[in-house]
Amino acid sequence: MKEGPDIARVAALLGDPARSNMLTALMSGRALTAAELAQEAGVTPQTASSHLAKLEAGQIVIPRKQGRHRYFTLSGPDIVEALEVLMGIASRVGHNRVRTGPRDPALRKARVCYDHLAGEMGVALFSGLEARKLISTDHNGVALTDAGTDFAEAFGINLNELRTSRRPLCRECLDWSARQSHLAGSFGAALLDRFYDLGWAHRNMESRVVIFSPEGERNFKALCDS
Amino acid sequence: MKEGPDIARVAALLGDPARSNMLTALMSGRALTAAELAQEAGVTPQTASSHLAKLEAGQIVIPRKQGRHRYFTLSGPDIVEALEVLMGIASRVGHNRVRTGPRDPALRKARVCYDHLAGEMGVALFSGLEARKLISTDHNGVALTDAGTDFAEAFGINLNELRTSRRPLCRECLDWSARQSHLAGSFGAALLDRFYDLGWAHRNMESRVVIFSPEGERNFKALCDS
DNA sequence: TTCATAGTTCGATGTTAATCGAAGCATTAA
DNA sequence: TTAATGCTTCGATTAACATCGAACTATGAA
Repeated sequence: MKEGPDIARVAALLGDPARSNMLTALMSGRALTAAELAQEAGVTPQTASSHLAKLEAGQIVIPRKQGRHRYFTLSGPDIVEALEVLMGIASRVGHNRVRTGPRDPALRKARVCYDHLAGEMGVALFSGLEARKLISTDHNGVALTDAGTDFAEAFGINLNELRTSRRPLCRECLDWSARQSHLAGSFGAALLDRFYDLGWAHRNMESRVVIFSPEGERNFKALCDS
Repeated sequence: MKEGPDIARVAALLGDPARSNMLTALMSGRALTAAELAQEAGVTPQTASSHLAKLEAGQIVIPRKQGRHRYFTLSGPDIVEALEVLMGIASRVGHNRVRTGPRDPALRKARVCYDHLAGEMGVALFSGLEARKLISTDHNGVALTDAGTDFAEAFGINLNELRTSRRPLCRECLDWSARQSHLAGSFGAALLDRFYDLGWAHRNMESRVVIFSPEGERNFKALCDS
């Protein structure tokens, strides 16, 4: 046995698909509950609990108890750094886990990331809302501004209803295709729902692609630019 | 299955002790043969071959055939970066794999890191050379200054000979025990060789410890401080 | 109290993969 | 050619671990 830091032990902790999904979900800096992380990883709560125990023992994440929830955060910025470097390597060597057409242009343009909009249009939405000062970002995460609150109500989104859920209103989500942030959280999901309701877009079941109608895309652009 | 770069696949490749030993051995920038890597990892040639095939398939290392040897190198600087970040995390959270005297003072003071000096004296050498402006560090890495070139020649190091190798002259190497940089690269190796030749120090075979004689240590201190 | 939710522990199952002995190629030297 | 070296492939064994159903604990709500 050699001396030195045990790289393998840390890397092995990041080397399981379920755990790496959890950790990338935590990259936004927001604390997430065990159940949320289980859903992100696509495993049952029991399995997630086992993984989280390992990550906790390895000091990759730190838990914080609050009521009957356990919120997890990454144990430090070095973890984010590691994940980012590994992402870079993975995309350099072409290790993507996309099955259905990795270079599918429609997928890159607009797709569903669980329940919110991702892809180029997702990134455009995020930066558009930020430029219009409807959302603000700082080290705590993303938040809806006062102007953003007014906008949401005018756009037909019932914020009070969203606030009843434990889920955060706004969350940043790193976009793998554009390498920038797009908007997640219940507000992000509500926006996409509203796009559907207004007839701006509809989902292509069979895939994650979101298809915008011509006038829908015009309206969307106006929303981002104005 | 989620979209995005497959972190887990890359991390899993780094997450095996045998493989991580091989990869850290390659961090020096030197190409090593399969047999050498097997010895570094402490496994049989068959096992090493299996690991190297995996690393090659994952594009973590690239092989180069030469005669009846196969030389391996890391596939890019991003791999080194990843290993260094993981090293930092591992030592932060106290994951060390030291069995034989983790706090062996001699080992912490001065030891061989492949072919150059590491430990407290290695770090002192690095910061001493930097303070004397014999080496300079910036975001591109470490480089020998003009004054450093003069110093090297005066110290009895043939730089022209070193430059013929593909190996970088100066490289930073993160020291796990001191958590600071020490000097690697062919110049770092040449310096240690020169310490041996001058009788300042000798290696304790059996271990990685480097033992300085009293006057050798005095001279070394003068070299770092003046 | 009773009920529901969040999370964990236990136990069983199935899969993956690390390991090495033995044999097989490939290259070099005599 | 024969012999030796470097490395790989094959096959079998073993150990680790990810997964989930079922049961259990803890907190909060009615």
